[in-house]
Amino acid sequence: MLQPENYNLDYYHYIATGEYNLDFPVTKSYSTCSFYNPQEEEEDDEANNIAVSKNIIHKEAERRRRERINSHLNQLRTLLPANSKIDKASLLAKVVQRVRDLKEQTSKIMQCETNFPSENDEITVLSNDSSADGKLLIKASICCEDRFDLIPDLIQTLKSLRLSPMRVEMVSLGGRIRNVIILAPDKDYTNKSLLFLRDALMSIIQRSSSGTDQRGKRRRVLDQRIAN
Amino acid sequence: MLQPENYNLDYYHYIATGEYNLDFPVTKSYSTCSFYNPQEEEEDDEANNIAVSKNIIHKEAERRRRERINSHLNQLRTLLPANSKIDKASLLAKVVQRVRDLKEQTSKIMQCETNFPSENDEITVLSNDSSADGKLLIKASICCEDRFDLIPDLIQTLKSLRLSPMRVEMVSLGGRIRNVIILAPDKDYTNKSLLFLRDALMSIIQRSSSGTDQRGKRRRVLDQRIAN
DNA sequence: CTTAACACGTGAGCC
DNA sequence: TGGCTCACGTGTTAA
Repeated sequence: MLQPENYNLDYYHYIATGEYNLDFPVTKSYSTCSFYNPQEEEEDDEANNIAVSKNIIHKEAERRRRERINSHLNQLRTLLPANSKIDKASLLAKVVQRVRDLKEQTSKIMQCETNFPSENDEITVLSNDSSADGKLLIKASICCEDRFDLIPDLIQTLKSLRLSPMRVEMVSLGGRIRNVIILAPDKDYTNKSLLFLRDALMSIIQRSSSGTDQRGKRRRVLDQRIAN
Repeated sequence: MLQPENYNLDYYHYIATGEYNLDFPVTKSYSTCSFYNPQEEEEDDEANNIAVSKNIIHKEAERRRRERINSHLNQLRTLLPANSKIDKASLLAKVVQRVRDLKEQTSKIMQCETNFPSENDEITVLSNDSSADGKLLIKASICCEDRFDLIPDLIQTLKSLRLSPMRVEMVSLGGRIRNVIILAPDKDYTNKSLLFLRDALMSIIQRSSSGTDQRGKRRRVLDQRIAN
């Protein structure tokens, strides 16, 4: 069956499944009232019945609407870091932030695919932040002047931060180098680890750029390392 | 200032900024009632005043709460593809889906960073789907047996789908090849383009695997292409 | 006229 | 106790 573009799947699903189970029978609900007047009943009966049942339908519809909204809110709760007991407004604020972050992240990942080292020093540190599912990964990219002890320096830094490299990609060109490293953090990982890592990489870059500038030699050094 | 773990930023922000500007003065609101009894007023005055002002405070607090929730919902509306006039439930359903998609996407991107060709034929097609911001990109990865005319085949396929390669990464090993291609689609791009692309890549793989199996030769072919 | 969606004010419950 | 969140039923509005 074809559906219009803005077709409200959510709502029509509800109707389609026919979940119209009222919590109490409509007719009974009025007759169990103990203070009604028998004379009034006859004249008001049909009018009242219509009004009452309309109200009940309305009431139930509204209840279902609330249920739908809340069920989605609860789904969102499970998609966010822990805190399942958080109020609606704050939950939505977090969701907004999360959608923004994820969007930025994917485009960042896409962008930094250009693996050739650039002329400018660059650092990128980002994680997939897979809050719920356990497989947290960090992607670190550093682009700088190449030098003898850059790799040992990098290894030492990562070791001290308790980050295990899962995969390392090195591309060097004209005396400059770009390292892209996928890291698996230790269990004592916190959000600050990313900042520490970033700082550590910054200081590595500074150590590189403060050295002597002999491009020819560096290139030869690189070839030597590849040969090993 | 340190804060407890479940600290409700959203709510306390509200308090902190002191946004308690009621729309009308509390004291006036009672005195403008035209049907009060002067004798009752004295005895009921303070009790009524308290009750009324409590109700007003409650009412206003609830109004602010609704405003906060709705403002976040509106922010979410702007983060999703177009449709700014969509009901709350469907909006939230879309948000749930979007968060799930984005999470899956980032982890997928992370995973397929292993660029060495694998033993199994593989196809990955995914886009950053940057709905609001215009820069839509598609990342396609194909891993299969190498052959003479694979690249021309690929180029022809992409051209017919009106997809422009922004960056191509080729890694070959042992007669097998992996191509990772970042593509910029034409303006007449639809969600089905991804499926078309996927099918097209599948048929390319089938053409590869149906050929003769001479690994030695393929490796030489590969070396030849690199030399050019 | 129906039907859904929404905003509103209120009672209840929770620190 | 107050201050806040939440669920609820209702009146209103738009398709």
